[in-house]
Amino acid sequence: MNIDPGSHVPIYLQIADAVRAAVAAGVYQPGEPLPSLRAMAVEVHVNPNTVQRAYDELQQAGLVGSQRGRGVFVADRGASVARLAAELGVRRGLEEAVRAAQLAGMDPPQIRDLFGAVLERMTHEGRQSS
Amino acid sequence: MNIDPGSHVPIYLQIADAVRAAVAAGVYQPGEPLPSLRAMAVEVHVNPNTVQRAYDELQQAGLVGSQRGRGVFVADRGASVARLAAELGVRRGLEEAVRAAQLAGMDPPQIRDLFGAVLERMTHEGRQSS
Amino acid sequence: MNIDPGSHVPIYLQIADAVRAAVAAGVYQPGEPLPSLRAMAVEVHVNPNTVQRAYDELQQAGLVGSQRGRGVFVADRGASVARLAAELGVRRGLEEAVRAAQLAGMDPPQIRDLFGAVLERMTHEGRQSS
Amino acid sequence: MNIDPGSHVPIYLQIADAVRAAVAAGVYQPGEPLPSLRAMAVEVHVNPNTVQRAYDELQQAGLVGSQRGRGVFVADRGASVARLAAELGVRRGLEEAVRAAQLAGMDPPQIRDLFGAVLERMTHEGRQSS
DNA sequence: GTGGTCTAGACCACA
DNA sequence: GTGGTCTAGACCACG
Repeated sequence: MNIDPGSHVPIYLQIADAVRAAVAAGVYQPGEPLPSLRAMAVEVHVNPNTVQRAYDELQQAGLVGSQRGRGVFVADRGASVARLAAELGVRRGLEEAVRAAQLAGMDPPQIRDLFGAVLERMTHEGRQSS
Repeated sequence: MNIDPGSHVPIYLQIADAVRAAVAAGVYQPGEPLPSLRAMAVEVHVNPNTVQRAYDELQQAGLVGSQRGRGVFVADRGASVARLAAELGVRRGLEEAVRAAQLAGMDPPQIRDLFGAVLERMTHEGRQSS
Repeated sequence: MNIDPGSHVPIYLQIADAVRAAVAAGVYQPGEPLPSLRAMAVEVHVNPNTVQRAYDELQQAGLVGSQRGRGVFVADRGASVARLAAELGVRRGLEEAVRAAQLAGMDPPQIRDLFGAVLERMTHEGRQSS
Repeated sequence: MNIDPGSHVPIYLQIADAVRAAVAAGVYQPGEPLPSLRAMAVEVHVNPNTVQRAYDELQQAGLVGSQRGRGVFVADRGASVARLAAELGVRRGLEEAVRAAQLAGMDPPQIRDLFGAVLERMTHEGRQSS
């Protein structure tokens, strides 16, 4: 759960993305509770309101449900929703990258090589920094 | 030179990115002038100040140089700078995508498949909308 | 924080220089916030946009980092960056002066005398107006 | 006569400064003509209007005088005027540098060291690039 | 409250 | 004509 306060992407979205990834990865199982607002706020050194907004985001996406006075829980379909959303996000990122490369005049072979190189480097020994 | 005023990415950055890509692709050659602030402003239906901020961005990157009273010109090393910046941007986008996929629990084979599918679809018979 | 609106050097650069000097001198410590855009704007009797441009300048130099909704903070390495930048600026000014003197045909001894005289007058019992 | 079109200092001032330095150094003697507008314009790759403005500057300073249809000539007192102006310019540059150093929190000894180092490097073997 | 973007319009210096 | 600066004021997203 690494948050970068200096990033251009809003903190609440960073939190939401991180939780979404965690649910997709099975860290939080359907039916399990997410950390409380306060706990999460302390963990990422952030205002509880910001965590609230992140949880709202997830709830709106149908990934979690909140129960008054008890907390927020991963929805039954939460895992699949998270996985779909994650794949969609990755796909969009890739499409953006390809489009940027094309606009800059890179040839398809160049683009393929670049993709291959990045994949090679990041998945070969699978040191996926959390 | 397509600008989306409703995008979450600032207009001035969209302009800067578009010009950078154009320089990388050889549309504007080193020594040649970019469209004047006012001309570009008219072209993209935007305030001249916004265009100037975009040009400022490019100037700080060493891609262009401005001469008061004359215009903004592509720097001698502008083309190579633009190509490097473009490749760096694409590379970063890819790395972000891979990292997101890994965080979401996707296996290397899954990631490779996804990358391959996107590449296939977007570069086959490459109709790269300009 | 003295700003001269009639100077040939842009206000936003005067502000940036003043803040840079303040950081170099330890007035603002790493981790501490700069005055808010609006507060600084009031202080120097200038439009907030002008202050923001000054802060942008400092941010690009890696001297400060801005966090939307929170403020602008001196970067961890901000103090050293500021000191380096300050020394570089002074050095460049000196080199320019020497070069100008040489082009005007002044002999090394003359130049040394002139340097010594200025130094003497300005650093003896240094009443360095802040 | 090196002109930098990308500098923040106006070309006409760069030309005026260069000519002033040349007069101070005795390259152009009192009574001698300066290069014609067109000749100078060709030499520095600049619009004749720009050279005109530079010459106007010098004339206003009493450094040269223009004679209708004959050209501009170094004034009798031109050499001394140029030397005074040059020294004044250098002195001001030095004072600015000292003030900047003081604002950045440098101690007098540090400033003296810096001055000494720059002087040492630039005047020791006196390779004063023209 | 904070910073960030954009506009409209003014004025300036320069070539 | 060009680029550069500044203002006033609006609107937005974020914390």
